[in-house]
Amino acid sequence: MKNNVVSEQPSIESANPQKYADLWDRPGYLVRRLHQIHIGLFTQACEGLDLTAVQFAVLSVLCSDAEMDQLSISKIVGIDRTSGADVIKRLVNRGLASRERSKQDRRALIVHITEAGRRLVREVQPLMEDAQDRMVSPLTPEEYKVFMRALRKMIDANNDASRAPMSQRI
Amino acid sequence: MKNNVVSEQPSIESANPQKYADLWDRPGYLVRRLHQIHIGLFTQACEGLDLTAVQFAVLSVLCSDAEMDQLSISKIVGIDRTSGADVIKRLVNRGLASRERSKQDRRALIVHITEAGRRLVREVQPLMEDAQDRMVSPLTPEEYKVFMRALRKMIDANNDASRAPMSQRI
DNA sequence: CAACAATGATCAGTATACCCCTTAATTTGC
DNA sequence: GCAAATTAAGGGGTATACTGATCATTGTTG
Repeated sequence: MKNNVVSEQPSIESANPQKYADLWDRPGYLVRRLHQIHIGLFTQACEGLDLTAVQFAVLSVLCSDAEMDQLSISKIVGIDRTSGADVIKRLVNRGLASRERSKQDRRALIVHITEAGRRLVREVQPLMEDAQDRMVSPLTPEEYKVFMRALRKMIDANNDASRAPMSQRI
Repeated sequence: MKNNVVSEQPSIESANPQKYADLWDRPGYLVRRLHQIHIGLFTQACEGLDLTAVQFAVLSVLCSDAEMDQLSISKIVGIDRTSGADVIKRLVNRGLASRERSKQDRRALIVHITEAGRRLVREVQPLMEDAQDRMVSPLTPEEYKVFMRALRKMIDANNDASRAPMSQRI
């Protein structure tokens, strides 16, 4: 299977009936694989710390110290509202974050990062960078540039295709 | 929102302390997000058919009619063996696939696609292609080429990073 | 050939990631 | 000002995706 892994592909425009015939020709499939690989690299890098990539993303966002409820955080991180609530609940249970009712809007739960959470973020930051670096290490600088631009273009154009559209930068 | 989403990025090599500071600068996050978007596009395209992208991938592989057990299928599709067994069980329950003990190796379960499964694959194939096309539609042909090559390079180089301490190849 | 290692499957458990529905609080429209 | 629509959470449910353990079968080796 690996012999033609990195091979020329038919053009997007081609009406080739064999388009996407092979799993390795399907961008969606490759994206899923690469996502799994990134999770694996991150988990490996954080061995023993019992922290997932999404949990770290939430903690990273919380570091900005903006007044945010669960829904805002979920939107920024780009996950579903209920997934976000689950993640935050685990962070709170581990003492990495805290929650309290907003006084302006008594429906909303405002989330804050704790000192323990901040310490963990500082510890994990370089490990996260290692995982990112390792994933993109096979790329040339030029390929990296195009790859990142392509990701942003696709996400931007299809942002509302899933329930959890990723919102503005933090 | 769109103003600086697609912007110039610092080089891979730079020792910039702000590297990966923003979620939109982290390739791992963008890959996770794009994966979710692809799932969303596929689900949308298959509205009412109650079939997930991974289930379709497994059925696609089964269409080759090779004699495969659950583990081989999981490896080809790139999922964990337990996830694979779960997916296959659902396919069998829906009458899209069938399982039987191998006579050569009585531990192994050989999986076959049924006629109903084949019909569903034929029906879903163009919908899957639509979802793929829609995802990559913002890319120029050149960007698409580089994007696919980059994905394959990264997956190829880190292929054993996803299921960390398992047997894999040794 | 018997100890041993490796393999395929399964089960139990955790974490995302989504769905639908409900409840409670707030905002909007008339 | 009040009914209607919207919004933030939460509960219940499903599907991936993985870890770790166990069990049965097969392969290997001393």
